[in-house]
Amino acid sequence: MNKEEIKTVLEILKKNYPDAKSELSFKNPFELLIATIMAAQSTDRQVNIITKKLFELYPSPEDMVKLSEEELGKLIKSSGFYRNKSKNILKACEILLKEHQGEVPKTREELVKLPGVGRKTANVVISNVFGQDAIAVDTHVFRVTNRIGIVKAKTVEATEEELMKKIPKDLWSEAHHWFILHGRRVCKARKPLCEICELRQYCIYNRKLRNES
DNA sequence: AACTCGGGGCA
DNA sequence: TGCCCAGAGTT
Repeated sequence: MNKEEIKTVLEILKKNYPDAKSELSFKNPFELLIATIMAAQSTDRQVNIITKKLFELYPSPEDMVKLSEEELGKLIKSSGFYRNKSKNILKACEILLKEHQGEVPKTREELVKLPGVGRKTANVVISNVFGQDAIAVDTHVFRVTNRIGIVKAKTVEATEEELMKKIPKDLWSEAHHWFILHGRRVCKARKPLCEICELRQYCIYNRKLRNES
């Protein structure tokens, strides 16, 4: 897909998802880290509801480590996978205190060492609160961008690199949410709704479908 | 590569 | 009701 087509695709997405932005607008690194760990296989909205209360009561790793797994699990239950997450979050808090003076590390290499933190979560943190160049690629971003043909990549890492080259930097954050929303509502994993998709005429995947029929 | 974790969203 | 999932870790 050439530059002009990508530009057109991004314009269509912008038009269709005008208010696409994360509900997790934490500027505090610790809060963003914990909220993002919780966001795995959950929704920003759900995590936003939980964390409002949670961070009032436990605003720092010092406060949060005082919780037991059971107590934290209860508080974050509605984000799903709460046993894993509460265990990981408490362990991560311990590591922050022991090895990082209670601060959130600023590199992806250090972040992914924390339990519950993978490449996607690390990228969210370094790009949103540490001003580093990174695009968080989740399952939707990976599927949609590859399916449409904005990128051709076999791995998440390669997808990140290509996206950073092909999407203007000032659109990275918005585009992330465009792809997610489009992936959920239209460009679904199992049965994509190509017949109602406004990207149809630019989409590599749909071109193949049309050629086959 | 295939599994597990889980309550919530949505048809 | 039943299906699917805004990741990460383990085997």
